[in-house]
Amino acid sequence: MGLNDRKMQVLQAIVDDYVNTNEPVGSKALIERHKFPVSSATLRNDMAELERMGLIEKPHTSAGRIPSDRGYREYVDSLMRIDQLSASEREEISRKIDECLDEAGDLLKNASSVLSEATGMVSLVMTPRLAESSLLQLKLLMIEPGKALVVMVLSAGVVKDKVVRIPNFLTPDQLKEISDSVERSLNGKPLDEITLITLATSVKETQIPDSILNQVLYETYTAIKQADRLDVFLEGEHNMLKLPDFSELRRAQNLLGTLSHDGMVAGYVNEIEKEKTGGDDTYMIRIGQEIALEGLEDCSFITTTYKVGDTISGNIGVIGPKRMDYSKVISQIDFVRYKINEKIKKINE
Amino acid sequence: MGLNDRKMQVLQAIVDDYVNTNEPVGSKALIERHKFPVSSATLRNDMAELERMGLIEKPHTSAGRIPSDRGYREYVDSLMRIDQLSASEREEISRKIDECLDEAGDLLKNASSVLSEATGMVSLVMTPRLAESSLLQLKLLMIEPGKALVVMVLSAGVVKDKVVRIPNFLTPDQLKEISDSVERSLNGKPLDEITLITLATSVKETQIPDSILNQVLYETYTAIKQADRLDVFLEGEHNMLKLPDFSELRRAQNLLGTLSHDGMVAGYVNEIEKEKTGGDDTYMIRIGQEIALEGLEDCSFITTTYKVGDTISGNIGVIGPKRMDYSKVISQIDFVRYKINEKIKKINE
DNA sequence: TTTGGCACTCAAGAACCAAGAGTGCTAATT
DNA sequence: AATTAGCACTCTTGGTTCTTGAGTGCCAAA
Repeated sequence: MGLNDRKMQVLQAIVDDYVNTNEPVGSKALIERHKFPVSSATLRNDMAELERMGLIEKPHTSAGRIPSDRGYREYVDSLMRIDQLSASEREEISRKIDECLDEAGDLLKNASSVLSEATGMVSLVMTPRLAESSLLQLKLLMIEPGKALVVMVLSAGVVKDKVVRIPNFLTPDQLKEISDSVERSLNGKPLDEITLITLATSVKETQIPDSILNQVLYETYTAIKQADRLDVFLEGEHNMLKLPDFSELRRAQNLLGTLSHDGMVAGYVNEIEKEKTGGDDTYMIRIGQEIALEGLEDCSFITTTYKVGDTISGNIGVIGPKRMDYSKVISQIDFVRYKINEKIKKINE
Repeated sequence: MGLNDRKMQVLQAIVDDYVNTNEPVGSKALIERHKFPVSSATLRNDMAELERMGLIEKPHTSAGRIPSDRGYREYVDSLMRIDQLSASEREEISRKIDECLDEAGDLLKNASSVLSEATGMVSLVMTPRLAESSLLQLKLLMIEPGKALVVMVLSAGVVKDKVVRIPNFLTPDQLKEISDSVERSLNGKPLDEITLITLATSVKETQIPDSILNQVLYETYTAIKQADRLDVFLEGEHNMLKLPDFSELRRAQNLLGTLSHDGMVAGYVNEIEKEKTGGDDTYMIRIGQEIALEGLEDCSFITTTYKVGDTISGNIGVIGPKRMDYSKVISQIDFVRYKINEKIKKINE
């Protein structure tokens, strides 16, 4: 059945209207708002057919129809047309993102705020998964006796560090010796291939006692492992309370309850990211029941990736009610993503 | 009027009952639940008097009484008795805090989660204000041509850093020269006394061209200024939706709307912290209208401080409905605060 | 100062009703 | 075979009315 099939036009009209008005749409309203060259009775027949196909449903007997999950799915897959943001919308977003400080952490958090504000829904930005990025530099820096700073430079210019404890009597020179030999042997290795054993073998030929060495290596190891920790910026939860879709307290409770576990959401994103088939700038769209997270049954979840350098990427997306303006939201995400990419590129030269 | 005044006992009973039941309490209920040796008519007279004093009020003519803001105030100031947490409650909190990683940022975030979970309300933990702490060490570390890491060690063992841009052709040796002379002259200075001018004068006698020097100094300066940035961990917003006090959507919206601006909340805490009269481990309690933040009119706000070293302190507290178990909440904050203090001490040796 | 008694108030819930939007189905029309 | 007009039927929504009961304030007596 083609796009020109009237039934599909009806579905599109129903989705559009329902997104706008948040009211089940009936045959009369459909005729009025869209210029279908047929009578309401005909549309009623079409709607009955669409219902039989599982694309729309009615909340109760004497109400209009609303799209089902599968209806939305059909809509985003075949019917929706994505158009550019208006100049003023782009301007607005640009301004807000540009006025933030030039640091990675801040940039992402700020971008998340901007996105949630622009969409009026919940935004999600995750720092890149660094497990596959490689270690370019590693330095151990004495801060005071017993305390050192591990500084790691990863591919794509990301810098991470952590304060660690070391034996009190270790001298800066000894520390430098360890640091240098570790760096030499780990140079270029992906983070997730570094193990405690890799580390141990890297410092074979020093004359520092094993027991001391081991403590330092262990601390270094934890620092490395911690470097690929994911940060999650989930912003705008309160926006959901303003939407009529969550005016029932129970729904709002469930939703915010799950969103408060940002680790859970991040884990879910990583999972669906693995199943992804398309390229990097395609969009993952999950609708209603398709989302395997309790409490998000009435939501849709749209994510995509932004790039840090050529190989590393993080995620950005939006969580909102199923009844959202998919096309608009996607172009908003897209523009914010574009701004992030641009800014990151500038930071890394 | 003393504590033994029956009217005060009545007030206490009303607060206790209202906190428990969330229902306006009437004279009959009062007689039943507390063994007042008088009749309900007498209590009615007392209650009328308490109302005239502005300590309680009725939602409408034919309902029982609820405490007014001033009533709660009287309660926390003179009537409330704080008792220890039970062993199992302490155990629970201890366990959850102990199982988190030993790093400052994580510790505080985790503590905030624990506190919000324990109280079932919103918890607030702020990183220490570092403006008054002093700079013990400052190092500029070459990462790659054009990029350096500024590492700062502050009093109380806090380490902060930031990646900055530097001129491409600057050599590690030149960088070290700048770094050393800056460190020498800033050593021991409180962060908030460091200005761009202080920095400029500190490197008078180098032979590096001024224009280059200025860029590096400026970047260093921004790094220093950014070091005293405040992080705010506001957790458990979703808990508020479960409380009957915020079952009206409007209230919940207002509340979460304001809480989403964590900067605003943090700013407010800093403000009231300045007005504080008592010692460090006293509690600031703000009730209802006393809180100068839109949307928190139905809340109470309890904060206190935790210590990092001898001079630096951060804030920890709870935001919940006015109708909260003040005594319990205070002991919960107190215990979490104690655990934080302890852990921080251990991290710093 | 305390108490019993009583009239009064008011929110909350139940029951009922009317209006209106929307449907499905049938029979006629193109 | 597709479309349409017409109509009976369903069900939500909102308004009105009534009842119930908890709670008060106040008066007069102890």
